Amino acid sequence: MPVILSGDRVRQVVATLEDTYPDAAPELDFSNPFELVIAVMLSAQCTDVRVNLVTHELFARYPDAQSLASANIEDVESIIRTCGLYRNKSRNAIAASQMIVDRFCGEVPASREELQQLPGIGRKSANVILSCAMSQDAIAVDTHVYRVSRRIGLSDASTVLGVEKDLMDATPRKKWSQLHHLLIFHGRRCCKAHKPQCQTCTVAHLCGYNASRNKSSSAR
DNA sequence: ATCCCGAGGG
DNA sequence: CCCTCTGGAT
Repeated sequence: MPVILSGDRVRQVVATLEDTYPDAAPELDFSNPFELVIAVMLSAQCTDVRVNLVTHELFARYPDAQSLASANIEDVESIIRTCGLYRNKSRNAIAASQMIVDRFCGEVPASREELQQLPGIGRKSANVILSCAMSQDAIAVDTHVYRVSRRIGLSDASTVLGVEKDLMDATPRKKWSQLHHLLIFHGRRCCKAHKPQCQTCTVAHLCGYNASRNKSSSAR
């Protein structure tokens, strides 16, 4: 039985998480749109620490879309090899750069629809780019945001789009980006997929998921 | 073993 | 909905 929080309780959850994670911020810290496009693309199934390492080397050699567009794919592969899925990522990074150059006149497009035309950029990555490098308000729903939102009752939707909409409806536009990072931090540090740390969770008292876990564990 | 702030394709 | 692509960290 899902628990949908009222506006007041949403604010309470956000305020509590804000207090819990005062340093919540994107770990992929690129304000240059092109760099963020590539960094986000590389981040699938890979830690951000590693993305920061390989992008440092990658951008030293290919600083912009023009140079990466004409890069040798084997060179790109050798640079990003250690972050997994490297064949797809290399092909996509080059193809996306080429598309930026000859379809978008060398500028990273600033709409979600256009960003999603870039190979390797889906809805989640497009929203990250918009909110972190384009000063646009968007909520990127990744696996953490999805899982945490459903557990603590910010949404009972069963699709990424549904959760995204519920979060946008429940939160003032100017707080979307912050909410996104708070939920990711909470999902990584506490509200984990398999062993959630409900004992130390600062919003457990607001959380129906925690209540149902307590009930089922004390019942056996 | 299991998980990483996914995307594309069937 | 499902599956596959990948190496590294824990």
